[in-house]
Amino acid sequence: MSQSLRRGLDILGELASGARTLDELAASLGVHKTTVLRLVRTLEEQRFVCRDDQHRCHLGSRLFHVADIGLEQHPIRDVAAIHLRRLARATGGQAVHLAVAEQGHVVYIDKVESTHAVRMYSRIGLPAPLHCTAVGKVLMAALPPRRRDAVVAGLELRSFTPSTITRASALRSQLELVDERGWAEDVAEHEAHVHCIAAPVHDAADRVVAAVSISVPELVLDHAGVVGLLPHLLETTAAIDAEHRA
Amino acid sequence: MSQSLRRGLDILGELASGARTLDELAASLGVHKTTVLRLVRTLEEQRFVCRDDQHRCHLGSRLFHVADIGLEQHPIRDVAAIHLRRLARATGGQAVHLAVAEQGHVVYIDKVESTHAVRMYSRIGLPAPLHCTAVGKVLMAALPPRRRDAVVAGLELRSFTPSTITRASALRSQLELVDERGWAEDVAEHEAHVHCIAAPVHDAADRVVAAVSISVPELVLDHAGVVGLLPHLLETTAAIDAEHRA
DNA sequence: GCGTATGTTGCGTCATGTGCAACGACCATT
DNA sequence: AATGGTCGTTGCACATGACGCAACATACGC
Repeated sequence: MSQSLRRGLDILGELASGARTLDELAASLGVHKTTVLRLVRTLEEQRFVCRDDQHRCHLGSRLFHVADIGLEQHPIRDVAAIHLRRLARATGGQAVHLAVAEQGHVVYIDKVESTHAVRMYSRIGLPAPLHCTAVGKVLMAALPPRRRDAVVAGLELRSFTPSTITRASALRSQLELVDERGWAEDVAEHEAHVHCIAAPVHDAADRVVAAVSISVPELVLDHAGVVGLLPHLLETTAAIDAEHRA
Repeated sequence: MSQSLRRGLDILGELASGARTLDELAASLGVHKTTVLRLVRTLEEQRFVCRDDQHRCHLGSRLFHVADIGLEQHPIRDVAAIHLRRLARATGGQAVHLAVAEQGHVVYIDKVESTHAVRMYSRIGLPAPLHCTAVGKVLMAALPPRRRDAVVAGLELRSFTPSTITRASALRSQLELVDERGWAEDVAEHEAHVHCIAAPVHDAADRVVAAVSISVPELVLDHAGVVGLLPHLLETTAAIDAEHRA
């Protein structure tokens, strides 16, 4: 809708992958240098971009500030942080994620890096599919049946690995199961050789607002081993829920 | 310069402090609802903003993603992270910061929270003055004499506490000392009752690109106690430098 | 059922953002 | 020191696209 705002955001996206000169930005946005200059200047005034001695553009401090403050705004994140870290320790340094749903995707809003050499690729703010992640299944399972089916119907069910569930009916019945038993798993359905389990986190009104997951490479633990971590996971989500209600 | 980009960024800034309705945004930006709607839609398309069921606006995942990626771009941050955490542990859970200079200010790009009850107010991305922070002094001291004096001359030297240095000559001579001995202190010059020490971090070309600081409330350690942590600090910056050169 | 608060759409106006072309600053090479 | 090249910056004229208004739509409270 708003062209210059859009382009400004494109610049931020571009700068996320490293410093750029004006010309480079102009090229990647497909606009004239002059236009980029003006946008950059506005971004710079607001400190969303800063330029070094050589006039190269970097992301500016205000962006980081806004993101930092904004993340802590997520009321769940604040409460959950300490529990996530404890969970990571209790499970011997596995990767732990906190995720919420946003516009048909899962978005990670906090993570604790695995201490193992093999790491997953995940980032705060990175969207992931709903249908092939444990957190996605938990979040979908929590929806009232009608909306859940509507959401499933709207998904692309893209296949990421041989085990990805691509049939809507199979996904629907798995979500029912997830809803009943209160946790979900992802058996290398998103990333090959990575297994996850996830469980929901509730707000004061008992609605599911987020999910916590543990992700483990096959090399570290087999499937049974991952499911064996379930008590730790459920203990963690219960602790977050409890603190959340208080 | 660019009005709509500016307003879009204002919206992000506004949303950093919590969810807003369209009308609230319109009021705080001083523009018509329609205008806000269009800007928000653009922001939403790019996932810098997301709206919930009640149409309230929140910061969106793309913003977090860009910030997350961008922070890890800072080559120093990546290398330093583990050393900062070790420093925090070695000093008994003091607050540790990593900062760089940006446009006449210090900006924190990473931090480890203190484990003590008394905490400082600091945030990633938050700018702080150069003249009354230990990190600021380190970063200024590293400049070639002429530029250093120019920067000092351009500072406001605002007083934050009774101990804030407000005379340019005093600051200049202190910076010389800092340059010689390789570390700086802040004796409650920025925040009352908080003492800091800081030391520089160098890049592969041996230029100072960042500074690491330890901040301690008076209640926890007196001035001598803080200076007593110096060996830990210098060990940390030396370790970062070494890894950085490798 | 009406009234209010809030989000959304269509439209005419003109401010704003745009590309072009020329200028300037800086660096490297000779 | 002179030259060519790269990159950032400025002035200007044009028309796009952003703006506010007013009317419509929807949801909630009484």
